[in-house]
Amino acid sequence: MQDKCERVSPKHIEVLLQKVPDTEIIKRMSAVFQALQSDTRLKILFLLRQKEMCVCELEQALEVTQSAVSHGLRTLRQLDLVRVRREGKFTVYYIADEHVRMLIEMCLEHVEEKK
Amino acid sequence: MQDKCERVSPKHIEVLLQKVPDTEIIKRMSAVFQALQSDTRLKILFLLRQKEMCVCELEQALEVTQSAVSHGLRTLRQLDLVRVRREGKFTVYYIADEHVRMLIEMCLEHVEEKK
DNA sequence: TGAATATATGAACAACTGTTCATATATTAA
DNA sequence: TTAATATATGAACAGTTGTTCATATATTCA
Repeated sequence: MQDKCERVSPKHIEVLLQKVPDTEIIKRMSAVFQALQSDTRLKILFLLRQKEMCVCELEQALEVTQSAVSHGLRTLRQLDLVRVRREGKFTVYYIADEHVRMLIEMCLEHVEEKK
Repeated sequence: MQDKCERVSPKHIEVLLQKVPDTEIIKRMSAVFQALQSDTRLKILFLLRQKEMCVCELEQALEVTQSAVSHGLRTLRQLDLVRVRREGKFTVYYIADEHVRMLIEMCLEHVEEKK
């Protein structure tokens, strides 16, 4: 490749780049998508979408160890995709907000659209 | 952990599980989120969101090799997150549909909300 | 108190990912 | 044709991730 192809207008590219969020934001977005990229964590969200649940309920529903569920929940929690409430000896998790519901919904619609 | 904690109602869990999309769909969703999880690919989408662009324009805008851009675009293309059009010797890429725009928008709003 | 239950976390290892390098293919123009 | 430009792709390597295992912490109840 050359330095610049015929189509490139450095000035125009400059303008477009200004509208790309800065690195900090991009990093956080990719962390969020990263969290949504695991089968186990996605299934957790599909369950929590219906009803808040404690760790052992999730453990029963999914077929992974308690440790795996707990690690998964931590990842989701750290990105504020799920939130926590203590309830006696149980720790109840629930979907954080509407953005999270929409993210899942949009992605589901996207993949269901094809075939 | 025990086999079942006090909160667990196997019958209820069964019902909740029926509303979790099947493995095939979950796999495709996690592939989509996986594709959205890279800085480079996210930046590509933020650029394409403003205007369709050819590979060398993207290469100029981002600071990575042509190969990296091309690999990234392939990933996005395979999941139908971007689409392609030939234009003479150029290959023009553009955002596939509104789902993709919404996915990015929801995630951006989510991360901008915090601090 | 102590035992049982519920959850969290660090370590470790296999599996996966993104980038670059080298090279191949495709298109245009001379 | 040939040269130049534009894009795609396979290989390979460093870095990252998800799981399990072992163990620690927290809460309840006897």
